[in-house]
Amino acid sequence: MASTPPPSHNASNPVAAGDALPASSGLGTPAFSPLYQQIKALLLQSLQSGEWKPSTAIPSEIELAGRYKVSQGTVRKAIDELAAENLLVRRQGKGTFVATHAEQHVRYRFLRLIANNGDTEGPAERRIVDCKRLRASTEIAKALAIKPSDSVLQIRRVLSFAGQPTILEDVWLPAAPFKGLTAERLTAYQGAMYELFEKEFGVHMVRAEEKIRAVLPDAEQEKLLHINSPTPLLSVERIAYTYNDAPMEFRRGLYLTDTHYYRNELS
Amino acid sequence: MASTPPPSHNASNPVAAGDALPASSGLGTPAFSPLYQQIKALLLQSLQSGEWKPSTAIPSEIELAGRYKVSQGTVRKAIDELAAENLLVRRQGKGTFVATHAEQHVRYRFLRLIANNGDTEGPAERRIVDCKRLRASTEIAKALAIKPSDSVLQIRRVLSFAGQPTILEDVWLPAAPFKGLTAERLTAYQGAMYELFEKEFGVHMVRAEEKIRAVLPDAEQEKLLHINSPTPLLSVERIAYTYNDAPMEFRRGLYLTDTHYYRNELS
DNA sequence: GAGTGGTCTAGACCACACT
DNA sequence: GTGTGGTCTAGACCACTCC
Repeated sequence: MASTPPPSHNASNPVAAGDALPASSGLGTPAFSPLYQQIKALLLQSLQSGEWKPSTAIPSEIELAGRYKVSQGTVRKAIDELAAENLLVRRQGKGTFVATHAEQHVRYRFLRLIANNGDTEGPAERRIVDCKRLRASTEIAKALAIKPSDSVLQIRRVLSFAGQPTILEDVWLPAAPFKGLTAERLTAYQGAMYELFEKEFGVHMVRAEEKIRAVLPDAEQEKLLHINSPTPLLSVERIAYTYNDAPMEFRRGLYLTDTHYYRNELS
Repeated sequence: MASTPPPSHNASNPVAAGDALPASSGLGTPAFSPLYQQIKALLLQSLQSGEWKPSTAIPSEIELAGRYKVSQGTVRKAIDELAAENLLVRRQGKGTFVATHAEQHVRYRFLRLIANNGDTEGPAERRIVDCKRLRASTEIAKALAIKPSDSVLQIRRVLSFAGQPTILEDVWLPAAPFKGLTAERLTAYQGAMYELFEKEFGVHMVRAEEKIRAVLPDAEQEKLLHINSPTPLLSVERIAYTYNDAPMEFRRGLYLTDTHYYRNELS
C-alpha cells in the first residue's frame, strides 16, 4: 500500500486533453493543455454564465477539487491565475470571492487620474449631460465588434473634483445588453458606472485597453469643462472587455491635467 | 520509516522567521514571513549584488533548494514571484535567467508609444542633443532621493520614427553611478539606453512610474520637434527604479501624438 | 540520455475568521 | 472548534533543450 501508483491522471479527466494524441489533425501544435488550465476554463465558464455572482463566495478549494476530481493543489493553481487577473479575490479564512466593482477601494479601479496632491478620491460630482440611442458609426461598431446597423447607447457626462469639471466623457454601449438604461437611472444611481452595469445588467468589466493622446478641445467641449483659455487635454480612448474578452464599452474621455495627472506603472 | 515526521521546518532555516515567537518586541504585528518570501529576499540579494548578471542563468531549482535547505517547491514559488515581476525569465528545458533590456523583443519595454497603424517598432533614429553635468534642482533631487547639492547628469535627446521627430526627452541621472557617461558614448551606442546602463554601468531598471499630462510646448521644444503650428503634446514624467527600489533615473518626455499614441492596459 | 523547468498528487501543518 | 485559504514537503512523471 506504500506503492500505490498515482493514477495516470490524464485518463478520466474533466476535459480530455486531446482526443487522439499523435493524430494531429493537420495542425502543427498538439495543443497540450495542463489540467489546471482546463480547470481554469471551467471556473471561467461558471463566472461568465453568472452561476457565481460578483461579491459572492465560490465553492471552497476542497469542494472544487472533489467536483472536478483533481487535487486541491491543481484547483489552487487555477484560482491563483484568476486571482492574478483580478477576476477572483482570495480572503484567508473566509473563502474565495468573485471580484466586483462595488467596493470602496476598487470602485474607480480603471480611473487613473490622480490629484497632484496625491488625493486618490473618486469624482465628487457626476453629471449626466445626455443619453440617447443611435446607430453605431463604423468606428464605434468596430470597437464594439458589432454591425454598423446595430443600435448603441451614447452617454455624455461630466465628472467634477471639488467643484471643478475635470473629465468630459462620451460612452458608447451596445444597446441590447443595456436595454432600459436611461439618463434618469444613471443620474439616480449612487456609485460608479461599472458598479451599475454589474448590478443592474449583469455585465462585469474585467479589463480594458486605453489609447492616450494630447488634443485641443473644440468650443462645445471647452464650454462643458468651463475652459476659457486654450488648454490642451488628455484624450483617453478606452475599450472595456467583459469575461469572454468581448468588448462591451467604448469610451472617450477628455481629462483636464492641471490639477490632476494620469498615473501609470511600468514593469 | 513510512512515518518519518516531516522536519518542523522553521527550526533550522536560512533565515529565522522571528527570534522569539510570542515576545513581540513592542510591535503590533509579529511580522510572520513565509519561507518562500525569505528565499525570494535571498535571491533578490544575489541579483542586487551583481552575483548573477543580466542574461545569465541562475542556479537550477534543485541546486538552490539544496543550498537553502528547502524543498524545490518552495524555491519555485520564490522564483515564480520574481518571474511575475519581470526580474527573472523562466525557459523550460534551459533554465532560469536574469532579465535584461538587451533583447530584441523587450528592448523598448518601458516605451508605450505605438504607431497608429499598429507598428511596434522602436525609434529609427536617436539623436543626442546635449549631455552635461550640473547640480540637482530640488525637484530632481527629490525624485532621485539625493541631496540638492549632489551633481547629476542631464541628457537631452530626440527620437524619430520614419524621419519624423516624435519624442523630446530630458533624462536626469545621479552622477556617481554613471561616472564617465558622455554624449559621445551615448551617441556611439547601438541599442536602447537601458541596455547601455545595464552593460556599461551595471544598473538594471526594474520598474517605473509615470505621470502623464497634456501640455503645450515652448518655442525651443517646438523647434526640436519640427513643429510649426500650435500642437499639444503628451508630457510623460518617469521615475525608474532599480532592484532595491532605489530611484535611479528621472525623465521627462514630450510625445507627439498625431502619428502615435500611448498605449495602456488596465486590469 | 541527462538536465532543466512544468505539472500533479497527497498529506501535514499554520494562519485566520467566524461562531 | 470548524472551516477556509496559505505554506511546505516529497516524490512521480511530463515537456523541452541540448549533446
